This record gives sequence, C-alpha cells and structure tokens, in this order.
Amino acid sequence: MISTEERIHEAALRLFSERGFEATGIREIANEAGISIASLYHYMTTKEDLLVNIMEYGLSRLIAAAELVSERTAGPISRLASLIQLHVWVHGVGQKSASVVDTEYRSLTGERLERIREMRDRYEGIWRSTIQEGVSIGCMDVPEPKLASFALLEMCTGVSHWYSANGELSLSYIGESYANYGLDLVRARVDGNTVTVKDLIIPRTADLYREAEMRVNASAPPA
Amino acid sequence: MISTEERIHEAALRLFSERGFEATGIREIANEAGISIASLYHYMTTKEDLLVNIMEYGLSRLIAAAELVSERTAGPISRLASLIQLHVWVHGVGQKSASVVDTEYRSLTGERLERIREMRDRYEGIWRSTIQEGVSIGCMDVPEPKLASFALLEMCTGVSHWYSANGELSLSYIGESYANYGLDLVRARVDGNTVTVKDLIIPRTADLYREAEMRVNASAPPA
DNA sequence: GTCTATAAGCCGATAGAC
DNA sequence: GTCTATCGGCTTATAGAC
Repeated sequence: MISTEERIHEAALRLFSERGFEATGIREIANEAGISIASLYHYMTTKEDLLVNIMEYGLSRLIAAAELVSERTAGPISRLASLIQLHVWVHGVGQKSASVVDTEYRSLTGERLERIREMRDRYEGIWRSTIQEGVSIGCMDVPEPKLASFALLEMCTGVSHWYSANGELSLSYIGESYANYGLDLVRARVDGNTVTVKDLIIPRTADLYREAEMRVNASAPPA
Repeated sequence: MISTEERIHEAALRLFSERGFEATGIREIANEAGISIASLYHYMTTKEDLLVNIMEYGLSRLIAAAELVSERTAGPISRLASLIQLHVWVHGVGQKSASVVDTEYRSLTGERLERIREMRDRYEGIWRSTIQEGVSIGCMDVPEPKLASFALLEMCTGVSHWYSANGELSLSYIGESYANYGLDLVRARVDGNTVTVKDLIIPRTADLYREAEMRVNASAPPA
C-alpha cells in the first residue's frame, strides 16, 4: 500500500520534471494523485513548498552519500572518482528528482531559496576541496581547482539530460567512463603515471547510496 | 534608434532567461517593451512563436560559427579546441540567449520542436564527428566518441549557469582552460606527446563568431 | 481526510476604433 | 502601428460541510 502522501510526492515529481514547475497546475497534481484540490491542500501549504520538499529530499540524500564517499575513500584520487560515479548514478537512476533539483532553482523565493542554495554550496564544497587537496598533495595538476570542479560537476549533471535506461550504454559504464574523464581532466598521477578507475579501490556506488538514503530517511522520513 | 521589434526581442530574451518561458506573461513582455498587449500581437503570432524565434536565432548563429571553425582549422585537435572555446564564449557573452536555448526546450510543441531538435542535432554532430575523426586518425584516444562529445558539450554549456562578467576569471581564460580540459579528456596526442591550446594555431573566437553572426543576419535578419 | 463550491485574480489572445 | 476594452478560461488557494 502506497500512502496518499507518497502518491502526491510522486505525481509532483513526475509532472515537475516533465513539464516544469511553472507549467504544472495543482489540478494536474491532484488529478494524478487521485484526490481533489482541497485534499491536496491538506498535505501541503503551497505549491512552492511541495517543490522545496522535493529538492530538499533529493539534495539531502546526495549530500549524505557524498559524505559517505569522503569517509570510505583513502585519498583525493579515489574520492574524486567515487564522487563522479555517485553523481552520474544519481542523475541516471533518479533522473526526475535530479532534473528538478537542477533546473527549478529560479522558482524558489526568499528563505527557501537560501536553504536550497546552502545545501548546493555544501555539496559543491565537497568536490572543490577534494580537487584542492589533490593539487596541494601533488597527485593532481590543474591551475584552478574551483573551475575544474565546476566543469566536472556540470559534465556529470548533464547525464540527466540525455540518459535513457533503454540506451546503448549502461549507467555503470557511463559512470566509470566519466570517472576516467575526470581523472584525465585533473591530470591525476600516482608515482608519475596516469591512473584509471580500474587501478583504484572504490566503494560500490549503489550500495553506498542506499546506505545514505537509509540514513536520511531515519532522520527525516520522505514526504 | 532601436526598433520596437528589437525591444520586444530583448524584453522577451531577458524575461525568458530570468524567470523562464512559462513564468513570463505577455503583459510583462509588453510592459518591458513599452507597448500594449494588442500592439505586441502586431509583431508576433503567439508567445511560443516568440520563443522559437529566439531559439532559432541563437542556434543558427552557433551552427554558423561551428561550421566556420571546421573551415578554418587544420585537424581534429585544433578543431575540438576551437569548438570548445566557441561554445564557452557563446555561453558567457550570450548567457541569456544560450540559457533560453538550453532550458526552454520542453515548452515547444509539434513541428516547432522538431525544427529546433534538428538544429541541435546538427550542432552536436559537428562535435561528435570531430572526436570520431580524431580517434580514427589516432590523435585522440577515447572508447566512446559520442559519450565524450556529450560530456564535453554539457561541461561547456554549464558555463552559462555560473559565469559572471564580474567574476574572478575572464571568459577567454575559462575558454582556454576548458579547451585544455577537453584535450586531456580525449587524450589528445601529437607524436605521442600531450597537447595544450598554446601548442595550437586556432582562429580568434570573438572574430570568428562576429563573422558567423554577419552571415546569419545577411540571410535572415534578427527579429 | 475528503469533498463541493467558490473566491479573486491572472492567463493568452482578440475585436474594433483611431 | 497603436490603443482601450474585453472574452473565456485557467490559476492558486480557501470556506465550510460531511
């Protein structure tokens, strides 16, 4: 049995990701969830709140998983490769959630925008500090770590724009390829030699994300 | 003197890029252009047509410039580096136009969507074939050229999400850095050695784009 | 928790005068 | 080429019964 609350969450997620927040009416959400508009307002305060909840839930799982990556990897190179695989995985498996988080930013206002912005900044900080550490240790070589982190983040985020589960390439293959792209991009070196994902010991992305999801759900259950 | 038509185009461009197509009302467009709603309809047929015109104009300039790149560069390595610098430049200087082209896709319907999709596919084809040629010649080494072209395109497109003319890094510096990222990512090699943009002879991006813009405006003047 | 009914206002688009 | 006035419908959100 799936609760009304969950049906609303899923209806909004599908509609927001396919048509966009502004183009989605509360009638459509109520209709897809199988309830009336008035009932919908029993579960939410405003349409924007529904959006914020979706974005907050998606971001908190992503951040929790990225923090797990930091705990479970040995150095900047493994950490970056694992962060890339995680980000690609999230943007493929949770395509709808990821695309809402990435694109509906401008529909937020005031304090809600600030909250989401802080979460995004925190996540970006994990990437940036990973590359900065790699450069300062000397196992990466890139002039502007911040610029490189933006480049890699946008590259991985883009997966949600074109990935299809029915496509030729599996998500894990894409993730591994992108991790190799990332290692080349930051000129990762161990003992002067180039590195690929196959040379590294990296936690399994799907397991790691599942664990992060459980942590988040334990502290604040999904809508 | 700036014509009413141009004022409408610029108003729509600013509003669509800041708030999104769906969130922008024709009242706002008319107001910002300094005319009435009824007058607005003297210059356009529907709101969606206004969007299509903006997207078509932006894409046609980008494609014309990319084709100029192909004419003016000697091999796949120089061509890819030049395509990257062009794409970054367009997404920084023409941030508004680029973000509308990239994000308002889902507001298009029917034949209009098809027209824009074809243009985008044509542009992506130029990138893909450049990397494919590099791999087949042997000066690049990447398992899936198509995947690498998606990765690089999304990386460069992302510049429009965070770039600011007031920021620390100049757009030409970002473009050159990204081109170097790209050459590392596809493992570009000349005589077995890695390559950077400084080793290459590449047309000046701004000049090249200006020339492409003139070509487009000569065949179909801007709105 | 769910509903019907409705408020109050904005939406894209048009008619028709000047 | 520009305007005022307006149409019909859709928007988010609420009141109040069950």
